[in-house]
Amino acid sequence: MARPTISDVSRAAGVSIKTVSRVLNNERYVGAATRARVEAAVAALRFRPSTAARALAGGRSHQIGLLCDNPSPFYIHQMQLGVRDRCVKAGVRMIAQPYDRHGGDVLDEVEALIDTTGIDGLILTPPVSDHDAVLDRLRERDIAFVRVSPRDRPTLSPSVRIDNAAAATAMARHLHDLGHRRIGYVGGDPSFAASAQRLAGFLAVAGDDRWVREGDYSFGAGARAAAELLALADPPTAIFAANDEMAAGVLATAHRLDLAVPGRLSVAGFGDDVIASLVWPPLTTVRQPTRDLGYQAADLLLGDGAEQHRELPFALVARASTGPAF
Amino acid sequence: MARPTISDVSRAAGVSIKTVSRVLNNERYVGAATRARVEAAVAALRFRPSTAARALAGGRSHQIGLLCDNPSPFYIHQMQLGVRDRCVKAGVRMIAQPYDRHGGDVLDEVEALIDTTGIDGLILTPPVSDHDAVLDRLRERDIAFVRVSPRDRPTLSPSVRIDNAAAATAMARHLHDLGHRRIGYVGGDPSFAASAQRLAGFLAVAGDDRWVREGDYSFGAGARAAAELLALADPPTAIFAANDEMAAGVLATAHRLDLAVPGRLSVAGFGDDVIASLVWPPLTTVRQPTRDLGYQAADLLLGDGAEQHRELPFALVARASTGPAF
DNA sequence: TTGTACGCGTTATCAA
DNA sequence: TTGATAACGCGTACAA
Repeated sequence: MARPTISDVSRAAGVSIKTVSRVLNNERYVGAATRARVEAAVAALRFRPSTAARALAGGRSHQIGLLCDNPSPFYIHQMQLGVRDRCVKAGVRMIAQPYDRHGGDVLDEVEALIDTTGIDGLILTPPVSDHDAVLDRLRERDIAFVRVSPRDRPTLSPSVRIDNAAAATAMARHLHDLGHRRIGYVGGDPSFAASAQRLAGFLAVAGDDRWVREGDYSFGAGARAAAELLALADPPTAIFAANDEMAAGVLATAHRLDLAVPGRLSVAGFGDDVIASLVWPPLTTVRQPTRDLGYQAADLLLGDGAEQHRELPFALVARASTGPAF
Repeated sequence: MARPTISDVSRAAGVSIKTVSRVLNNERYVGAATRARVEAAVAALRFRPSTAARALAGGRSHQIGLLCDNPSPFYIHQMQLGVRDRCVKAGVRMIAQPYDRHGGDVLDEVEALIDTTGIDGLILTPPVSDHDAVLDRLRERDIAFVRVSPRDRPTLSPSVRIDNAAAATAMARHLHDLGHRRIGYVGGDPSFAASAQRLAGFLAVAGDDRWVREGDYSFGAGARAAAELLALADPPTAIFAANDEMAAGVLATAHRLDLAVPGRLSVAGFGDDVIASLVWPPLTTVRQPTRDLGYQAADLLLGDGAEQHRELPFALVARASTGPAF
C-alpha cells in the first residue's frame, strides 16, 4: 500500500482536492460538515501531506532549522528537545543542524540548508547568533530567524536570553554572603557573548580582577586555572567558573590539593545543572533553563511575529558544600 | 537575487536542463567538456538543487533520518556528529529526530517522518533498534534502515555494534586482576539490549550475582544501589556500573560514606568517557566509540548495500584510582 | 462555500 | 551524448 495523496483523500471524502487542502491548512470557508468528512478521510487513510510538494507549490516548507554548537552536549540536547516540542505542536518539522564552530564554513552551511531544504525560518544559538556574515545573509535573503542569547544588534531579530550578568552577580553575592572575601573566577570562551556578560556581572560584586583567570569552557581550563589561583600567596576561598564543566575541573584540582572538603575551597558553576550534581562535592550553580529557551525561541519563530524579545529567569541552586571557607 | 534554478544554470552553461541534471546526479553519458562547463556554471551561480523538487520528481529525497533517544546526551550528540559527517560527504541531509521513548508514539513519529520528508533511509539507535512494530513497518514500506546495537533479528537489516559482553568481561577481569574478589554490579535499563549483554559479560567473570543490583542508567539508581551494596555484611571492594552516570552515583554514595579514597572502594563505568573524567576520583571505564558507530552506520546506509554488519572495538581506559582495595 | 486550471523545480522517459 | 516533454503532489489564483 503506497502512500496516500490528497487526491485519494478527496475521492474518499467526496470533495475536491482543493477542499482537502483547505482543511489541511486550516483555511476559512469550509463547511463544518465538509470539514468533518475530510478529517475523517484523512484519519482513515493516515494521510500526511508531502513536505516536498507543499514546499514546491506553496513556498512554505513547514520546516525550520536549528543551528547548534556548544561546549555542552546537554545544552544542545535540551535546546533540541525544547524546539522540537513546539514544532510538533505547530505541525512543523525541526531540522536540527549540529555544526562545528571551528572547522567548516558556517555561512556556506547555512546557505546550503536554506537552498536545499527551503526552511521557513531558523533558530540560531551562540556563537552563530552573533555571526555577522550569517546574520546579514539571512536578512538579504529575507529568512525569518530568532537568536538565542545574542550579544549585538538587538533590533535585528527577535531573541530570547537570560540575564547572564545578573546571574553572575547573584552567584558572586551569594558567595560573598557566605563569608567569602577572596573569590576566584574562571572565564569562558570569549567567542560566546555570555562569557563577557558573566564576567561583568561577577566584577560588579568582586570589584577587582586579581583572581580572575581565562578559560575556554573546558574541564582542562578549569583545572589549570584553579592550580594557578590556588598557588597564590593569598589564594581564593571560593572559585566561580563560567560553566559547570570548568567547575568540575576546578574541583579536580581541589581534590588533588586536598582542598575539596567542607570548610575549605567552595566551587560554583553555571550551566544546565547536570554535571553540577554528578560531581563531588555537588556544585552550587546558576541554572540556565535551556529547554525553556528552546520553547521560547520556537514560539517566537512560529508565532505571529508581534513579540520581539523574551528574557527568562535563571535559578541559583545552592548546595550544602558551598558553605563558608576560612 | 533569488535562488537560482536548474534552468538558470542551463542557460549559463548553454546546455539543456536535463544535461545539468545529469551532471548533478553523476550520471554517465556526459561529455567531459560539457560536464566542466556545467560545473563551472553551478559554482558561479552557487546553485544548489531543491530537495523538494528532487523528492517530488525523482523519488529520492537525498535525506536520511536519525532516530535517537538515550540516557546520555553525549551519546546522542556524538552519534549526530558522526552521522552528519558522512552525510555531508555524501551530499545527503541528516534529519536528526530526537524522540522520547517514554511519552509519545514512536511508530507514529516514524511514519510521519517518512511520509512528510520522504527520507531515503533511517538510522535507528537503541531502544528503537529493537522496536518490532517500527521494524516491521519499515520492512513493509520498504524503507532502508541500519540499526545501531540491535539485540534481535540480526538478519533484518545491516547493523553496527560493539561487543558489550566482551567489554563487560574485560572490565570485570581487569578489576579481578587488580585483586578485587567481591565486585558489585549495577545494571542498566532493561529496555536497552546493551544492558543484558553487559550483565552477561560481567557474570562470565563474577560467577554469581550476589552483588548485582538493578539500575536504570540514572545517577540516582547508581547512588541507591551503592548504598545497598555497601551496607552488606561483606560489601564489594569494587563496583562496576553499566554506565558512567550510574558510576558517578556510586561515587557520590562512596563519598558520603568516606570510601572514595584510594585503597578503598574502586568504581568503574561504561560509556563515552566524558562523565568518567569529570568526577573524582576519575573512573575507569569501558569507552564506547559512539561517533565511530555513527560513521559506520551512515556508511552502511549510504553505501552500496553489500556489507551487512560491523563490529567496532571498545577501549578499556584504566585510571589510577581503581587500584586494589582491601 | 466549493471547484478548475496552472505552475513550483526537478527527474524520468523517450526520441534525436 | 544530448534534448524535449511529461510527470511528481500540492498550493495559488480565479471562477463558479
